[in-house]
Amino acid sequence: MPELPEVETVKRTLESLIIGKQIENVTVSLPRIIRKLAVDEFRRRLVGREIERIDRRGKFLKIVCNPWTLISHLRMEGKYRLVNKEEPIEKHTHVIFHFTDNTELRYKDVRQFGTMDLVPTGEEEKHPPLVTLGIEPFAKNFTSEWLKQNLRQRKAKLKSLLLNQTFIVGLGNIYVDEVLFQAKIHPERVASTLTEEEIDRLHFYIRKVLTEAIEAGGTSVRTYRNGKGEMGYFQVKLQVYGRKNQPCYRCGRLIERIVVAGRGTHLCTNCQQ
DNA sequence: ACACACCCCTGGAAGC
DNA sequence: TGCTTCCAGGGGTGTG
Repeated sequence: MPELPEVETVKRTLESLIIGKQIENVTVSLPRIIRKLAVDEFRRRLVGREIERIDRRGKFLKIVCNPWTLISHLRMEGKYRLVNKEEPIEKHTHVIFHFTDNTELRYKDVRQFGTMDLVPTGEEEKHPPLVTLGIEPFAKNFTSEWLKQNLRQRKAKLKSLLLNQTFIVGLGNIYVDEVLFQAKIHPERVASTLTEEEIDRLHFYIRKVLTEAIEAGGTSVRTYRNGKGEMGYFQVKLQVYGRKNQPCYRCGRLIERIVVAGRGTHLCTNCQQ
C-alpha cells in the first residue's frame, strides 16, 4: 500500500526512466481510472507531449507533460513499469503510455482503485484531488511548533488525524503505526491531550521513520514494487505493523492488533500507554 | 469537527 | 479437495 516513501521511490525510479520521452499514443482499457475526462480527450491532450518532470504531493505522483500534469494515485496496488512494447501485456494492465522510442509505460492495478486526473500544469493545487491536501511532512513550515498549534483544538483520535490527508499528507496505515510506536504514544489518544514533549517526539519520528523508509526504498508488505519492478526492504525494519502476537523488540510484550478509525492498528500496550 | 457505515475491487486466507 | 465467505485498505461520499 503505497504511502509517502513508496510514492517517493516510484517518483525517483520513474525519473530515471521516462524523463524526456515523447508520448506517441495512450491506451486506456479501464476508463474508470481516468476521472472526469473522456478517454478520447485524455489521449488527445497527451499525444505528442514530452515527459518533462515528475513531482510528488502527498501520495500523489505528478507527471508533468506540459501543458498538462497527470496526477496519479496508486491507492492500494497501482504500479508503473517501463517495458519494451514487444513484452506481453500482463493481466490488470489498465493504461499504457506508448512512447516514440518503442518503449511503453504501463499502469497495472489489480484492485482497480487507482486514479488519474489531468489538470493544467501550475494549477494542480487549485483542483481536486490536490486542493484539499494538508501539510507535507518535509515542508519547512512543518515544525514541532506547527504541530503543537494544530493539535491543540483537535478532538479526534491521534491515529485518525494522522491518517487524514487534509491534515497531514503521506502517512498511511503502516507508517502511522510505526511512528506512534517510536514516539511511544497510544493511537487512540485524543490529539489535543498530547504534551509538548510528546508532540516533539511525534514530529521527530514522523520525519525519521519516513526518511528511513525512503532510504530503504519503501516497504513491500503486499505487492509494492518501485518503477523498476524492485521491492523495497523497509518491511524488515517494521517494529509493530504486521507483528500481531510477536514480542515487542523494546520490551518483549506481545504486539496487539486493535481497530482504530476502521483500520487494523498494531501497538505495544506497554510502550504506548 | 468527528465518527462511522458504505463503496470501489481482487485474491489470498479462513471457514465449512 | 473444493466451494463460499471474509478481509485488507485509501479515499470519497453520505449520514448522524
